[in-house]
Amino acid sequence: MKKPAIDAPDLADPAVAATPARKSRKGAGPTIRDVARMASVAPMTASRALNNPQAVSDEIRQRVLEVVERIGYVPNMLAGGLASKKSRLVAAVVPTITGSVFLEMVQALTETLGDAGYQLMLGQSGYQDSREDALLEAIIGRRPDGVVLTGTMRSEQARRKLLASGIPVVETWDLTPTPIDMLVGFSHERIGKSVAEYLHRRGRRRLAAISANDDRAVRRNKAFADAALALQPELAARGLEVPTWSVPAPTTLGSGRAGLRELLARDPSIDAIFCSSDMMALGVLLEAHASGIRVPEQLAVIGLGDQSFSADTWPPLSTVRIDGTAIGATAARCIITRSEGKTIADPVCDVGYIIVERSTT
Amino acid sequence: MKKPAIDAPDLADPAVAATPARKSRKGAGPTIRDVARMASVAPMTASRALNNPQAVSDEIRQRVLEVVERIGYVPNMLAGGLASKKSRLVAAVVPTITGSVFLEMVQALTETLGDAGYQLMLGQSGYQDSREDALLEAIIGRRPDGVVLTGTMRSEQARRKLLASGIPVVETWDLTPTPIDMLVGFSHERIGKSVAEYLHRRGRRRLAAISANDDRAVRRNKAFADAALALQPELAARGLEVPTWSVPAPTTLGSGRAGLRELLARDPSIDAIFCSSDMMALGVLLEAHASGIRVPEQLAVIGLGDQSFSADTWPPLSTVRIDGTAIGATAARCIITRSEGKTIADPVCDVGYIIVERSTT
DNA sequence: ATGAAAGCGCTAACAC
DNA sequence: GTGTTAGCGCTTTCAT
Repeated sequence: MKKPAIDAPDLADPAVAATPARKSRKGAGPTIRDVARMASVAPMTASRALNNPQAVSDEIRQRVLEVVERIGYVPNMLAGGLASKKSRLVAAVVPTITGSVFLEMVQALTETLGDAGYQLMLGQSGYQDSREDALLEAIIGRRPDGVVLTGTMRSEQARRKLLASGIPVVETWDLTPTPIDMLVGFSHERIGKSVAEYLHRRGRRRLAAISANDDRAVRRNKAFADAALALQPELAARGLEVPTWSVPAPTTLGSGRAGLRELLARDPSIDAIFCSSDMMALGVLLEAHASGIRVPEQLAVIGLGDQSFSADTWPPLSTVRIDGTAIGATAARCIITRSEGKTIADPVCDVGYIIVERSTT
Repeated sequence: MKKPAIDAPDLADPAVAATPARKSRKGAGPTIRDVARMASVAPMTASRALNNPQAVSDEIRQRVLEVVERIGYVPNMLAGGLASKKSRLVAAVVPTITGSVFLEMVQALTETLGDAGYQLMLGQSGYQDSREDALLEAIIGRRPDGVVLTGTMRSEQARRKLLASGIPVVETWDLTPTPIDMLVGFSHERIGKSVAEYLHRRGRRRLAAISANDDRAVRRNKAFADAALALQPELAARGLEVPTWSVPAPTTLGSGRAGLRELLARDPSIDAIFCSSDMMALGVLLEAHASGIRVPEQLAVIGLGDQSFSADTWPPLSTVRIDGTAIGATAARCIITRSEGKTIADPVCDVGYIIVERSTT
């Protein structure tokens, strides 16, 4: 079964290394066999020189690297991934990239992964479930070394497929009770409660909320409203509820402005508003300026996300800080660790949140 | 050389199709051979049923699809890409994802590509050149069907490597005189000139600019300043220049606020400011409110980008609209067309820009 | 319309 | 340390 010697006759002899390629291939670039031939080593040795340098002698390593540099060889990761079953690719799914709440996380992901030699594949699920299945199929097809989900997969079938694929999964931006695999997030319920308590402590007595209508925002808001009513039983006794204005995701500055108008029309006594994004909170601020409402004297405003602009609004915006960078970096590290075959000590990581008190409350 | 019959003896006989796999492979999922065996066809036929449905009989197609569905087979695109030399992966490089100016484009890219069965790989070059080479190496290694660049590759070596790789390249967000391959953008010089002329036409006589310090913004600004001085030779005669405040990218709301303070301190007679991003323009607006400067009466403000919030600021922000969605969608289509082997009629596409007049000018 | 053979470019596993 | 062998899972090509 041994190949006839004519096929690779002189690999061991540097002097005769210039064996012509079997056939000048398509248009593509050089392969590792070209490198090997020109460095007078076996392809496997060239591969080692690149991927596991300390496993070859200094002299050979140098020879190989010199050739690589000279002919501009770039390893084909498709082939490498197929052979080694490591694609060095990580997929991330965000509801949408506009709206910017997840940008910090995506940025941290690209960077942390990039530094470790992995690349990020980005997918947008949209806020409706329809695209999720197709997207997941495309992702699994690439055999990524990991998948980072924002929230969780809503489709039960998608969750099963993902689990069955055996790909490490990190769900983020939430603390789901039944994670698919790993989890890096925080509790939306606790945020809602904390914000209500905080505003109450600051003397506010008529709380309201402007919120996106996605699942996480809804849960946050419910906790917010529940806590507010618990703190002021008299409101509940009078049959009052916590006024809430709900907008379809993604949230915008415009929806913040509209929300304030709407809420005030419904109940002029509102003295504090919790917005489900800083951009909406900024909208509330602008609408307040535009209609002569003083912040924070007449109205307290608190956002969510601590975006890069939030400290610089006028007045500086109080907000709930979520460390997107930490989420992204942690998620990336979880996947890198896992794909190196190690196990994660604790598959659940609560990154928490901080209420950042500035001048709007 | 023909393989002994024992290796795949009964493919043609449906009744004996349950030949055990040669060896229960790793942990991975089913392969096309599993599908083929279970549908009693050759692997190649199963492949055709999936990728070229009209090439197989209805009956076989149905049998194959049924098996695929039942066992949850997801084709391995690494293997497919290796064999077919089409990865169905497109890489995009943006300076940074935060700052959101490029988000619309990235969104349009993911969507347009996704609809055509391609995925987007996202890379951030940062605003300094250092990471560019490493990033490019990682990109080429994946043998993407196309690369979308924001601006161009600054490193000459990187440009050469990219060209040599033969991968279709679309440079965007600019109109460089010597494109690597294809180009979808607009002229920064023309924008600078147009804005100066527009502000002058609106009666403004002391123009200033706040701008990022990246190459494109600098060129835009130079054209802006040149045009302003050309329109008012008397300024030049008095030795005056167009006051400019330059900030490191990415631009923020805070840099807009600081910029206004700085410029006004330098020259209180400034009556119009051109900002290199809407976020900075919003900062200028806020700073103006905070210090009692009336917009547009005392100060005109115009931004760049027409972000989703821009129409809802107070007052609504005038801006230069750049159609990021069009850029992304066009770039995606260029690459898809190219990777289908067709040629692009015109490799250069100027998407232009529009000055959106709202209330701040 | 369907199938068999032969790789795509790389690396795991095992020799030496 | 270094080389050889045998695939990874798919598709191209050519035969039927």
